Amino acid sequence: MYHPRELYPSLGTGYRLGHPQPGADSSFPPALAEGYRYPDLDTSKLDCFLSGIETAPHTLSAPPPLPLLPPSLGPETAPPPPEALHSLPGVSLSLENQELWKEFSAVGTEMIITKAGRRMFPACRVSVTGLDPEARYLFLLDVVPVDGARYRWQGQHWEPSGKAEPRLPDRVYIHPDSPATGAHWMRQPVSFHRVKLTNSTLDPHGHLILHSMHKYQPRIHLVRATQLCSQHWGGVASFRFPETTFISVTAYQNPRITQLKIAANPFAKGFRENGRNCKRERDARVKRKLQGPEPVATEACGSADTPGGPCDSTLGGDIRDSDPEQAPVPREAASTPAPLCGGPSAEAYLLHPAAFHGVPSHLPARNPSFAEAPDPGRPAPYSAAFLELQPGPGGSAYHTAPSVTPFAPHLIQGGPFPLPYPGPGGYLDMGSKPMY
DNA sequence: TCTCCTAACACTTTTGAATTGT
DNA sequence: AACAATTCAAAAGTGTTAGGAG
Repeated sequence: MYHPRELYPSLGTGYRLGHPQPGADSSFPPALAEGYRYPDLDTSKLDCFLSGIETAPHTLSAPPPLPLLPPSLGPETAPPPPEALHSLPGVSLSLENQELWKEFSAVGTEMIITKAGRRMFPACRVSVTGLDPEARYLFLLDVVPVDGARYRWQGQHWEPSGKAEPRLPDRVYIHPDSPATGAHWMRQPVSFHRVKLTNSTLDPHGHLILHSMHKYQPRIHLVRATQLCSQHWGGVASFRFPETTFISVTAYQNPRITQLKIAANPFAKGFRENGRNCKRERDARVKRKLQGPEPVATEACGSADTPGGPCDSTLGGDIRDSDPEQAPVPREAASTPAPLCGGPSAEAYLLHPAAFHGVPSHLPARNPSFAEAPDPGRPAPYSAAFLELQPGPGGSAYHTAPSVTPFAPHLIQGGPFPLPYPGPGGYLDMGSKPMY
């Protein structure tokens, strides 16, 4: 069976988004449809990657703008129901590890971002229903700022501390199984645990770039793919879950979050109370170091097999044993936009999903002077095809920031596309144990 | 002085190749 | 010979911490 990962093991999975053009409109008039085309794009270059996705493509109807994010989604506010942009009627998404997310959200989720890129924990893991089993879809994830503020930790709580930094180029992470059939996606939950966040604006690996001390929210997009590089696609559905809002940090600020992470993340097992890397044991090690060589390894911290935090229960079975009572989160009623000839392409959506959703006007404008990092190590054959996305709909803050540096459309997850996949077995690999 | 960031560290889990058994 | 199960080492993912930059 066709799969880009098999055909191109070195391909990347995340797609950098192109800058929009200034002057975006908040509606989405049919006249703008042409704006989503890329006159200078040699689409045939991409056909090798996503060709033959759907034999009978049909023109996408114009999707309505994504409802605006609330200005604040802190733990103190009651989370509104997930909202979705929809031109895929009947399709719904539910957050599989919702309870875990809620635990973190109640405290105020923080996500570490590092120069090298750090995974999200908890990761976004969703199950999808209502897809056409035969059709092919792309699963995407991006992270957008929630508001226009920078935050600081005040010992007990987070509070706004000035204006947000200028927005960075949007990047989208494409699930490595994409494109896959609806049956494939519905077979088991879809995990985005390999997504990495970075604070390096020159990140060459294609990780999602965030500012530290800012509030963000992940979004998941489902694109019915026809041909990625044509102007035809089969529709799009975008979802967000209020409990997945987080503040990006370079070091944890809230000790309660640290404890939750240690308790829930298997990789942090060593820091649990009974782990060999727990504080007590670390202190003891330091003491012994100062006093002299260690005679014998100690079991002071107890067995490592002692049951740990919530994440233990997700190891090797969380996906399969997902709680059946976690019914799909209700979403907004699917809208049926009027047909639109020459509508936006799947490619355009990949390049700039925000343009299809609209972006809250209170969000900071993208930094117009931001220069995209070159990718010295990856002069991919596609790198020459630089594109600029035409303005999207939806009162986007983008339109206030003129595009200076266009992005290569294939700069997926940084650097010219293609880039390495995270490796076999990721995400929907039935053969590997899901971590989260 | 304070806030934020970085890199090194020790620990854990994951992954895949090699080996062994059926 | 083919397949499955097991073993093992390397790679990758964790939070902690000391030190540095602004």
